[in-house]
Amino acid sequence: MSRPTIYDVARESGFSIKTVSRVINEAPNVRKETVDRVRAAIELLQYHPDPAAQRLGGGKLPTIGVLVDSIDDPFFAQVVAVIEARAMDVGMDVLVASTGMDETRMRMQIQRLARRGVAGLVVAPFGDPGTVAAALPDDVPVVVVDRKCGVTDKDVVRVTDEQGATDAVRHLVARGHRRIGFLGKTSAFNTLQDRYTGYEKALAEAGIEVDARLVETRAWTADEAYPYALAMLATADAPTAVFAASPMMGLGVLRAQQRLHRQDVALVIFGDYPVAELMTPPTTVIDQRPTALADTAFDLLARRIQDPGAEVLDTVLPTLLVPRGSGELAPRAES
Amino acid sequence: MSRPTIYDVARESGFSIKTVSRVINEAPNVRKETVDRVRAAIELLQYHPDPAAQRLGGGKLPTIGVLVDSIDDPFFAQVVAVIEARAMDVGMDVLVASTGMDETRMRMQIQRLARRGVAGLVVAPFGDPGTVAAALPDDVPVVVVDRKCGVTDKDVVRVTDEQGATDAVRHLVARGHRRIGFLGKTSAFNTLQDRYTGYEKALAEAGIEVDARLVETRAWTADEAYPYALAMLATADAPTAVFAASPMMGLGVLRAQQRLHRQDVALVIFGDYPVAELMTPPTTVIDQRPTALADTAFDLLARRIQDPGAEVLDTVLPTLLVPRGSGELAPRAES
DNA sequence: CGGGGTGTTGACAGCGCTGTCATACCGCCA
DNA sequence: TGGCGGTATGACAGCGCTGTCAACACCCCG
Repeated sequence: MSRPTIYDVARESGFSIKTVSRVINEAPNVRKETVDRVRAAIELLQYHPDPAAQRLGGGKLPTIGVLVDSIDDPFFAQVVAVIEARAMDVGMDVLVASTGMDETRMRMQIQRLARRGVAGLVVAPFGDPGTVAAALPDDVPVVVVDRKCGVTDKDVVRVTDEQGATDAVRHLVARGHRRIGFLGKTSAFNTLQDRYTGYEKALAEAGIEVDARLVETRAWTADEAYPYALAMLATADAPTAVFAASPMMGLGVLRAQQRLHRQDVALVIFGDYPVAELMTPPTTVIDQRPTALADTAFDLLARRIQDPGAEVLDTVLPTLLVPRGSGELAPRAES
Repeated sequence: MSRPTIYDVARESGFSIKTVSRVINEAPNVRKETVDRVRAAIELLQYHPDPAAQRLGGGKLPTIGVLVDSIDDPFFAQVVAVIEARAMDVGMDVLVASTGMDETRMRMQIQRLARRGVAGLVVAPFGDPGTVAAALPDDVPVVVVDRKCGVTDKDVVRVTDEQGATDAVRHLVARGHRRIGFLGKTSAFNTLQDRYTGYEKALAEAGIEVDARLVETRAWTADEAYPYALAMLATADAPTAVFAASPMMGLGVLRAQQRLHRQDVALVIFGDYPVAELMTPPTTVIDQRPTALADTAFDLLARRIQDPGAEVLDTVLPTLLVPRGSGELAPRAES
C-alpha cells in the first residue's frame, strides 16, 4: 500500500520501466499509443516519480534554490513569492535560504543548496567581487539578482540604480529643492554606490554643489539611520528634501520626521514598501519592481538550465518613479 | 574530481562504508577511536552526504516543508523566516510553497511536499474541517499553524483570537467608544469567526448592543474592504472606532480614512504590519507575534519528528495589544 | 533481395546511501 | 573449558530512478 513506483506503472501498462521513464521525461521516439497507455496507467495508479530517485539516477532535483538576505524583507519576500509561483507552474519546488548578510553564511548556504542537487539557483549576493565569484558554484546554473557584485560569468538581473536615483533627485530639483539630503551606506553595495552617483549626477546637472553635511553614508539599518536622519533634519540649515537610498534608510527618515513633526520635508525613497501610499503624506518612491525582477530571474534561470552554454546576460531593468505626495512637496518657506 | 562519496571516506579512513554511515548518523556501538578517524577523513575530504541518496536509502530528507497562504504576506513571511533560521541551525533545508488561498492547490502542494520526502511539514491550512483533515497526510509529521480548521489529530499552534479581539474592543470601550465597527469575513476562517465572537463579547460586557450597520463581514481582501469601510465611515451615524479583524481589513479602513480625511476615527487592527508605528496616527494593533508562533511550530515539529507518538498538542499563544495611538483616540465630539 | 538507416523498446548497471544480517572478537560465568 | 551475551565491524541487497547499449522491428534504396 505504499506509493506506486515506476515498476507498478510498468506492470500496469505492460511496458518496461525504461519506457515509462521515457514517457515521464517526454523523451523522443516513443509511439504515441504507447505514451497514451503509459499515461493512463500513471493516472490510474496516481503515480508520481520520486524526486530523490530521479536525482540519484542521474538527473537534477526538480527544485530551484533561492538565497536572499532575509526572507521577511518585503522586497525579497516578493522575489521569493514570484519565483515560487513560477516554479510551481512548471512543477518545480523551491528551497529558500537566507544569508542574514553574513558572508560565511552566504557561502555555506550556497554550498548546501548546490549539494542538494538543485537544478538552479537564484542568489542575491553581496560582498566584494572576489568573494562572490568564489562563492558561486560553476556546476549549477545560477542567476544573480539585484546586485551584480562584479559577477561576469553568470546571468544577472538588476535595476537601473543610478538612473533611478537620478530620477528621484531630478524630481525633487524640479520641485524647486536645492538642499537635498542623501542617506545610504555607499560602502555596502555597488547598488548603493550607484545610487549615490545618480544623486551626484542629478545635482550636478542642476548646478548644485554636494554639501557634505547633507550626505550620510554610515548607516545601514533603519535603526542606524534614524539618529543620523534626526541630526540632519534638526540642524538650522536642514535639507528641504531627502533622498533615501533604500527602504531601510527611508524608515529611518520617516521616524525622524515623525519625531520632529517635519512631514513638510520632501522625501523620495529608493524601493517601494508596503502601505507607502497610506503614509502622511504618501511616500513617493522609486519602485524597483521586484516582481519584474523575479520574473526575469526565473526566465533567465529556465533558459540557462535548458541551455547551459547560452550567452551570459546582464539584464538591467528600469525603475519606476511613483509620485505619491512626499516627493512632490515644495521646499518649505525659509524661516 | 566529483564530490566525494561515502566510499571515498571509507577508503580514506580504512573502514567500511557502513561504519562511515554509522558515524554520520551518530549510531551507537562505534568505538570512539573509529569515530575520530572517520571524522578526520570526512573533514579531510570535505565530505557531505548526499541528501537524495540518504532519502532513497531509507531515511527522510533533511528538509522541512512550509505551506502558507502567500509568501509575501508579511505575517507568513515572518513565519517562513523564523522556520528557515531554526531549520538552518539544525542543518535542515526549507521548501516553501503557497496555497494562494485555493483549496485544490493546497491539497496539491501538500501532496507534493509529502512526496518529496520531507521530514516534516508546517502548514497554515484553510477550509472546512473535513477538507483539511483529508488534505493533511498521516505519514509525515505535520504542525498546523495559525488556523486550527478543526484539526484534532495534529499538533496545532495558534493565538487567542477571541481573547485578542475582546482585548481590542475593550480597549476601545475603555476610551469611551460605544459605536464600534467590525470588519472581517467571518465565514472565511474560524479565526475570523472567533475574532467576531470576541468583538461581540466585549460589547456585551459593556452593555452595548451590536449594531448590524457597523458590522461588515463580506470583505476578504483590502480592495474589497475599502468600499465597505468607506460606506461605513461616510454614513451619518458612523462609528467612532473600528476594529479590523485582519491586517487586510485594516488596510481597507486606512484607505477609507485617508480618502475621507477621517483619521479621527479610532482603529485597532488584529495583526501587526510593517511601519504601523509610522502611520498618522500610529496604528494600535493586536500583535499575533508571528515569530513566537513560528518558533513554537518548529519546536513542536522537531518534537514530533523525534517522537511520532507524542501526545498531540493544541498550543494557544497569547496575543499582545500594542497601543500606538490610533486605538487611544477618544470618540470625536458628535457634530 | 540485401545493406543501412530510423524508430521503438527493453535489460541491466549504476547513483550514494541505509537496513538487515552475518561475522569476529571480547569477557564472563558455570 | 564451553557457551553465552554484548560490542564492533563489514558484506550485501535494495531504495526508485536514469543512462548506456543492445535488440528488434521496419522502411527505403540500389
